Amino acid sequence: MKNLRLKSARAILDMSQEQLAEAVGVTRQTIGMIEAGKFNPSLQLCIAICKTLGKTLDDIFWEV
Amino acid sequence: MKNLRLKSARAILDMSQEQLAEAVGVTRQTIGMIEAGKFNPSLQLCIAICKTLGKTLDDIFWEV
DNA sequence: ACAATATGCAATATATAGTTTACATATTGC
DNA sequence: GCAATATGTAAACTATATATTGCATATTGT
Repeated sequence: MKNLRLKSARAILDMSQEQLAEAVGVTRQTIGMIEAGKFNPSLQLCIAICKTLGKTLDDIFWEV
Repeated sequence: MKNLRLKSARAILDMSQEQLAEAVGVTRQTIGMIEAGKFNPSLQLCIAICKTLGKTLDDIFWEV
């Protein structure tokens, strides 16, 4: 399913998908697909995204 | 680096690498390599491991 | 109206996660 | 001593994450 917490955390920092992508070293499409829930990122990418956004894994990727 | 928190969480439940592997649907070698810090698992696998062990992503995979 | 920015989507290519098989060692119980 | 269990490691294979390119639309500022 969609990752709206990721989209929201990015919005609060006023970052575009492209800016986040560049910050973590992937392409814009990869960020877009993670937000769209269309795939299964690697742990290291999740960690890089969280650190860039000032969040933890549980904040963004843990589903209760 | 090694993931000793994973090894420890598994030990508390007295599960072998093989039992954990079967519970989450991967092979024993995959669990072994994650514990050895030799690769970068997918998010879905990390979540499955945490749920099986009664932990969260931050408990097992978040590095401060 | 037009340029610039942000996003969605899709096809093809490449890197790497995860499988399979196999062999090695250590430990424990009989 | 021997069988069974747990773990480490490695090569070759397959599935999939991620890159690259390209085109589409919506939005915003001038």
